[in-house]
Amino acid sequence: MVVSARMQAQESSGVTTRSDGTPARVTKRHAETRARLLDAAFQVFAERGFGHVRISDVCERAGYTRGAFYSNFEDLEGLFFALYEQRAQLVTKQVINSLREAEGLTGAALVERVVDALPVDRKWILVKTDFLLYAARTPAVADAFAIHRDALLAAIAEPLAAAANARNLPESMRTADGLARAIITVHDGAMNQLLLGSDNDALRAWLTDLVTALLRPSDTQPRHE
Amino acid sequence: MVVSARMQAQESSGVTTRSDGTPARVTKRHAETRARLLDAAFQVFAERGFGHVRISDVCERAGYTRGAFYSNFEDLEGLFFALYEQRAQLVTKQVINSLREAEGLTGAALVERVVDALPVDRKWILVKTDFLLYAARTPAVADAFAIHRDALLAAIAEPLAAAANARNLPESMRTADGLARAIITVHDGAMNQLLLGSDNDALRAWLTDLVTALLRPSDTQPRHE
DNA sequence: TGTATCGGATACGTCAATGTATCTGATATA
DNA sequence: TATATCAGATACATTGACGTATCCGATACA
Repeated sequence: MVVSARMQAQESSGVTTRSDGTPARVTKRHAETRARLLDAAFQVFAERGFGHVRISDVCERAGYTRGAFYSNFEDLEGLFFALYEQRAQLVTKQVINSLREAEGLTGAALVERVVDALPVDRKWILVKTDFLLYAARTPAVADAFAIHRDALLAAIAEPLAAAANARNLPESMRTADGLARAIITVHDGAMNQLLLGSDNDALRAWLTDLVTALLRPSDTQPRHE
Repeated sequence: MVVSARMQAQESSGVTTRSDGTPARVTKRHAETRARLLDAAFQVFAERGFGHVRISDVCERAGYTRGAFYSNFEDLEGLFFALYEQRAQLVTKQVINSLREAEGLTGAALVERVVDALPVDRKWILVKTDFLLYAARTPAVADAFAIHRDALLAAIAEPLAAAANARNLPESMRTADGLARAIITVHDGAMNQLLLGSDNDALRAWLTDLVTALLRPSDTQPRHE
């Protein structure tokens, strides 16, 4: 896969054009099987992991032959990239949605709201971690990863605006962005434990405790310089 | 690889015995090439990732042919497992060593000591994360992972004994183990950022801030029930 | 120093996954 | 409804990684 090309095109079979330049005709069935392939890929990648998945695995799961795959994607990397893009955007939208009307909250209610907004989904973490490793080894992919991370960060930062600067936190955490970054960091770390057997509820409780500890009031007065 | 068998044997070519049961003779050269293969594997796995590594990749890097590999390991999984075991034990020893005489410390000095003790090594994180995913999909391997994690946790918990319970932290963090777990969680999360380009120094600073925020004094008196 | 045994190299057969080339059935437009 | 075009199925050749079987040089012990 040529990443830079994909970064622009976003989809290997996006808008096909015929010889004279007019947009192609058939598109409905194509989009349908593409979606089915992506759904199947999500399952299979979560189960086996990138690098242990064969193209035929995805196709069989989706109920197609490899012909369908090659008609929709260039190679496995292309499918994996598209899959991540799709799910990451989905997650971001959900988080934004969950926090849409959380701006006034404070204290425990704020913590709960933020923690509830974050996804705790083992399959997604499996795929995301796999993609993280892929990105760590492929600078161009790392950029795509960073974009989604920043979008998530911005969504989380918004309701934290009031909470920032009101505690004796280290300098790097005295802004909404800093706090959001801290929460994401803590969330990422907690997800490691989800991969090793902790159940969702226990993990959420732990995550709540961690964020609570970060946001708890302190013994010094808020400084105003 | 049969994991359960490996869990006991630890090494595929550990102590070979000849027909009459007496221990085999030649062992020096064998151990040497085994070590070289493991070192090469560390590099190659960090570069390409498990699932994208061929047996021949490791052998070429180590300066051997595949014959040497099959004389030392059963398959790639076996090598990967042995590699993780080796490096994880190394890391644990280093952490234990670093924290050997940290028991009396408090406040910023304690934070600094603990953070300095934790490894911030991109290659190791790459391999470890890969292994985490492997463990997440293979219960028996998850056990091995948990063992090392617990050893690390115990090492970190020791100097935190005094710090626990003296702050208005959530219940789950009012023990040395709870605090240690929180620090490990935060460390894990911060390492994600190391994979995406943050440099070591910046990451250490961030990690220090996070641990500082967790351990900072609070506005309520320590409870004693 | 001789020699039995082992470690690592070489050579081979096997197989699974890939990518392409071609075909057929489906579908959008005229 | 007719047909041009496209999506997906089928068939094929290629590749490359694997595991084994065998060989040769090295090394520990008598």
